[in-house]
Amino acid sequence: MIEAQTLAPGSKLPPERTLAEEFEISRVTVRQALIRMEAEGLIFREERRGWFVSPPRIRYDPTANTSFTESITKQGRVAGTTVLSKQQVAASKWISNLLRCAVGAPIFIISRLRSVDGRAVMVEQIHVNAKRCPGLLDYPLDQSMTDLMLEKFGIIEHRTQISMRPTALSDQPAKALGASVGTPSLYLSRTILDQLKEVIEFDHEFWRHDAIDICVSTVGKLEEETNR
Amino acid sequence: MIEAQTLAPGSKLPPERTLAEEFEISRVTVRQALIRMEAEGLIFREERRGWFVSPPRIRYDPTANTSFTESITKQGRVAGTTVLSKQQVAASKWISNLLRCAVGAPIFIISRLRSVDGRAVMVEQIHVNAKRCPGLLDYPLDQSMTDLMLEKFGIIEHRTQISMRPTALSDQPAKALGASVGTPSLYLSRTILDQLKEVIEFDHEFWRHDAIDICVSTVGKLEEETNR
DNA sequence: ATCATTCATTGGTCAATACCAAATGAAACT
DNA sequence: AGTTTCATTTGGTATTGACCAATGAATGAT
Repeated sequence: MIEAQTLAPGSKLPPERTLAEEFEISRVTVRQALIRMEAEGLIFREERRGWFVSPPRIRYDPTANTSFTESITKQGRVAGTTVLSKQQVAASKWISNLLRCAVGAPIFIISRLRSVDGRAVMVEQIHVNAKRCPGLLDYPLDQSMTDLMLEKFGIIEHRTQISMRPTALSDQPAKALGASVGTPSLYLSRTILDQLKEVIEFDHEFWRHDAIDICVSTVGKLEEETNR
Repeated sequence: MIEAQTLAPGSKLPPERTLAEEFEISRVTVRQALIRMEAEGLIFREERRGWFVSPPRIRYDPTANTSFTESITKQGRVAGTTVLSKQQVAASKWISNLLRCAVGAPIFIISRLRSVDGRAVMVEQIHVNAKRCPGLLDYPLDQSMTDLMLEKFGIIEHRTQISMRPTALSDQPAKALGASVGTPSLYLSRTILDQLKEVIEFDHEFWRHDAIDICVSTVGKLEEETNR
C-alpha cells in the first residue's frame, strides 16, 4: 500500500491491534514487521502515538557550504530550527581534547532541534570554544551558525572533518526527536577548523535514519592526496 | 561486558536460551535486547550461527581515491575480495537511464564480496557500460577497478556522485553477507564519470552498518558552488 | 471560556510455549 | 582418510495473554 502510494506519506497506520486482527496474526508479529519496515525507512513511529508513513527523504550534503535551512528550502520543503538549550560549561577532558583547549576552559554548548515540514528529523549539539566567540549565546541561535561565525567573529569555516555511522537512538536524543529509544538513526560528528587551522567547533548530530539521503559529490585527483 | 572489554571483539555470545536463563527473562526479551544492541552496532549475528561482538569499525572515505584494499591495509587490517558473479546483460530501462546508454545495450554486472579480517562487510554490484571497456570480464576482477579502468582502458575516474542511506538488508545482500534479512545496513550508491564527463560506472554497495565509520574531510569555499 | 480530571486508546514491555530450518559436530560408513 | 548420515544445537518465526505508561479526547469543575 505504501509503495502503491495508497497510503500517503505522513498518514497514520491503523493501530497494531487492528493490523493483527486484519491480517490474522498476533500483535507481536505485527510489531516485528513494523519494526522491520521502520529499519527499512518506510515507516516511523511517534512514541505511543502510532505509526506513520515516512515522508520522502531530503538530500543532504554534509560537505556543502549551504546551511541546513537553505538546502531544505531549495528542495521545496519547510525547514525549522528550535534552540533546546544553550549554556556555558567548563571543558571536560573529552571535549577539551576535541577542541584542543585546556581542561576547564569555557565552552558553549548549544542544543538545537531541526525539523522538515514540521517533523523533527535531527538533534544537534554544538560545542564551541568560548574564547573565540565571546557573547555567542546572546546572538540569535536559530539561524545559520556558519553565517554567525563569519559575521560576528570573522571566522571562516575552512576545513571540516566529518564522521558518520548508523546507530540507534539513546535516551536523550530519542526524547528530543519524539522517537522511541532504539530507533535506528544516523550519527554524524563534525569538527570545524577555521582559516588558521584552529579547531573552533565540534558538533554532534543525530538524524532520523529515514529522513535523509546523504549526497556527496567529488572531483577526483585534482589535488594531491591530503594527509589524514 | 563488551564495553569493559571482558568480551573480546569477534567472540561469541552465549546462546539466547542461556542468556534468558541467566538473566531470568524470557527468550523474546533477550532477542529484543540483542536486536537493540545490534542496531547500536555493538554486536552482530551470523544467520543461525549465533551472536558475536562487533570488531572495531574501519574508517572509510567514499570520496577518497584510495581503493578499498589499500584503505583497509593502512589501518592494519586484512582486506579480502571475492568475485561472486560476473555477467553480461542487456541494459534494463532503469540501468540504461543511470548509465545514459540505450535500452538493451550490453552491460557488465560484477558482484563482489568485500571482507575485513575474514568477516564479510560489504557486497557490491558494479554496472559498467560494456562498450567502454571491451573484454573487462576477462581481466582479474578481484582487485581495484579504478586501476583496471585506468590501465586497460585509459579511463580516469574524474567525478563521483555518492548517495548513502541507512536501511535494512533485503534477501539477496543478506544472503551474500551471511546476515539475517532485516539487519540494519548502510546502502551506498555511486555514479562515476570519466574525464569526458561520461558515465562509465554505477555501483551499489550494501555495508554491514556496524563495520564502518564514514569519514569525509572537506576544504570549504575554495571553489565556487558546484551546481547540482 | 478555561482549566483540571478521567478514561479509553495505543504503543512498550514481558512471560511462557511451540515449531521450523539452518548449522554443527559426532558417529557411521565407504 | 574422506564422505555421508543424523541427532543436537541454535537462531528464526509465531501465538496467546497480560500489564504498564503515555496520549488524547471527553467530561466535569471553576
